[in-house]
Amino acid sequence: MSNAVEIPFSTTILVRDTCLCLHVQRAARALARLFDDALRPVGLTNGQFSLMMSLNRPEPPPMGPVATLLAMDQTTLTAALKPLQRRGWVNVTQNAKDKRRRLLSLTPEGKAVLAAAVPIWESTHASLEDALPDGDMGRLRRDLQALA
Amino acid sequence: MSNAVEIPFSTTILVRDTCLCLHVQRAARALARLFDDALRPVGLTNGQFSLMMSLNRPEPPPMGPVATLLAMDQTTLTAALKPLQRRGWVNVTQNAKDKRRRLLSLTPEGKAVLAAAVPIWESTHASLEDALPDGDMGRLRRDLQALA
DNA sequence: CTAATTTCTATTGATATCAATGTAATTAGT
DNA sequence: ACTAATTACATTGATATCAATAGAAATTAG
Repeated sequence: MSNAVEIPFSTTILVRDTCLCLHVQRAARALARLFDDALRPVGLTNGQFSLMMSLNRPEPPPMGPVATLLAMDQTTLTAALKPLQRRGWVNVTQNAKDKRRRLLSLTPEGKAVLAAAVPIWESTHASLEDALPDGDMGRLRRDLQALA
Repeated sequence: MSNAVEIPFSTTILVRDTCLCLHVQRAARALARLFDDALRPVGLTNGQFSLMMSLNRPEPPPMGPVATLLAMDQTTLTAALKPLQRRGWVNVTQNAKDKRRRLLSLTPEGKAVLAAAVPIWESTHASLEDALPDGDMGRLRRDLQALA
């Protein structure tokens, strides 16, 4: 027989107030909503914007490095590409030199959508800087980078 | 006819390096994996741990305030509760005084699972503090809170 | 005291996320 | 060259996330 287990309420308060994972997930959801709302007129989510922006390179990258850059699982990237391919914004082609690799590139339509999104990103991000104490933005980014 | 649109590569670099939303999503994914891995032995994800911990209260809370605390959509909370109910770790009952409301509470089994998870959380979180420069943890939390 | 409004939650459909697993292509070891 | 190990990616199944919508219960306006 197992005794009844009681976690002290003080432990709950401690976790609630100090858990960095919780705080980051909370902020991630809030920021996702903020950018999703702002980008909705051009038909992009925050994640799609970041992904497509990371594909705007002189040379089309393969999937692995893109997944690493975004700190996401490779299978997540595979799934995330599908709606973008379906809309004709991203092309996925095979690398002739190494047939395991896929090369990811933006279509002209994809570039147009992304270009329309840039000013939205700029204004949204600017409003975000106002929400943080002066100078915290840079340090915040460095701290976040230390976690990823 | 539409001209070809070219977003300067420098813009891509700027967004990649400065976008707070991207940085937070990256950190959120990395921390989620870290805690998911650590909590796997007790059968919890980071989100389930945070949710269940937020239910460890003297009085069972309704859904609205819990969703607000976690900064998540109410429909997300409804979905997140389902696997926990199915496993018999969380009870969802009706409030007799206001039949619209559901009261969320942990079962004894749920409390036992949560109790087993607490030491895992403690050690994982401690290792996390080592990854950050001294004193950054508190300020990081405050900055994140300003965003949510 | 009824009707309109507000509050609280559930359902549906789409995308996001990851673990586990499988497969094809390349590389390394012999 | 042949086999073993590695690399790069896809598929499946489960959970997470939110918008849009709908429903029921409670509150408020009149």
